[in-house]
Parts: sequence; C-alpha cells; structure tokens
Amino acid sequence: MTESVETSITALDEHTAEQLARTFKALSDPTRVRIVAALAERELCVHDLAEALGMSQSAISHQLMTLREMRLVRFTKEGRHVFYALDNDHIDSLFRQSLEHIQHGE
Amino acid sequence: MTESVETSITALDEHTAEQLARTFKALSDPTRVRIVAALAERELCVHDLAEALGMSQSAISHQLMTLREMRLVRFTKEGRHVFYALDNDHIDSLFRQSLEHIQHGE
DNA sequence: TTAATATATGAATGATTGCTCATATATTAA
DNA sequence: TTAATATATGAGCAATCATTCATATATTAA
Repeated sequence: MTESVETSITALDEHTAEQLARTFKALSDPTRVRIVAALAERELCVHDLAEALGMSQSAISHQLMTLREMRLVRFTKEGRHVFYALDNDHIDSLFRQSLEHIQHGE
Repeated sequence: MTESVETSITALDEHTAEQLARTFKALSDPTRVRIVAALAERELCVHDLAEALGMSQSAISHQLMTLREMRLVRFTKEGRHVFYALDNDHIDSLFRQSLEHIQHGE
C-alpha cells in the first residue's frame, strides 16, 4: 500500500471526531451512566442520587458538575435541595438505545 | 429528603452500568472515532489508516489493539498487510446515529 | 440564636490513558 | 542472500480522571 490510495480515504475531520468523542465520553464512566439512568426515570436531588447509587455526596456532586459542563443535565434549586434532570434528548435516546442493545444480546 | 424515598429509586445495577460505560468508552477518543468512521466506509490496512488519519503507525496499531480487545474490529492477514474491518453492527449504528445528531443539530 | 442538613468545591492521589520511541517479527522485492 | 515494507509490542511519560477528604456556603429546624 505504498502507491497513493485508489479511492482516496476521507478521514472524518478532527473537529467532528472530537465532538463525537466528547459525547461518548459523557457516558464512558459507570457512575455517570448510573446517574443518567436514574435521571432518565425522574428528576432527583443530589442526596437521593448519592443514596440510590450508594456513593458519597462529593463523588456524585463532582460528576454532576462534569455532566453540567457537558450540558447533559439541568438543575433547579428548591430550598436547600438542588434537583437535577436530563437536559439532552440525544443522550437520553443514546442511553436507551444502547441499553436495549446490551440487554437483548449483541 | 431524609425519610426513605417514596417511590424507591432503582439504580441501574453496576454490572450493566459497567457494560454500557465500556461500550461508550470505545468511542470516547477522537482517534478511535476516526478509525471507526474510516472502517465504516471500508476495510483498510494499518498503513492506510495511519496515512488517512495522519498519525503514526504505532499509535494506530495500539488503538487497533484496544478496538480488538473490545471486539469492535476484526482483521484478516493478507501477505504483509493486516486488513481491519468493523465487527460490530451495534457500534456502527451507534456511530452513525450520533454522527447524524451532531451534524443535523441538537 | 445554634444545630442539622444539602450542596459545592479545592487539593491530593492513585489509576488509567494515548502517545512516542525503540525494537522485534514477518513478508516481499531486488 | 539483503533491503525494504508492514505490523506488533514493551517501556516510559505526560496528561487526564474519578475519587476521597476537608471545608465552605446556604437553608431549614429547634
């Protein structure tokens, strides 16, 4: 394969590749997957999320921050609680589609 | 939210979450995204992949190894070449679906 | 007011990752 | 045979990441 390639290979441009990778990275961690799964059911506050996942408040809070930066979740303050919800249909359907694939065999 | 939560929150079990996260991790890196994009077009040997992406043979070879471990690509040896192809429809459709989402707005 | 609860956040840390560089092996060409 | 090409792979390294721990702020309850 030294001669210039016949039908030229058009690689996906770097910017698009990075955008895509960033999207998938959002769900590349089990904790974030579980947070998204929980929020796909319903809105939840940090404390209940931490309890549901059996993880520290701090760990959940940090992950919620990264999900916020990715604009995958939105939040509303209510008293001393902060309720989080999914803020991105794309991620929701990506999550649901993949869950189905995993659950009903490859 | 101290009282045990009304409608109990059933967190996604850890095993499924890890499986899902692993799947997304496969496409969480721009280089792997570009490799998958190229292979979604057609089978390619390592050298041509490296050329198409403008990256070192070693870098591509290492990434192909991780894609192999994830069973996302298969390969066939032909003389001194090794041709890689996608080996997982799920990843292919995950890739295509997400690409569409990114290209035709959120 | 003081105490308890809910959340956020910075620093520290160990683990993972993506790459380079050097090198080994295999195949083909001269 | 020797040289060139294609690929794989181990070591090393800098960067990123997920978590913990300590602590700060805000809100509600006593």
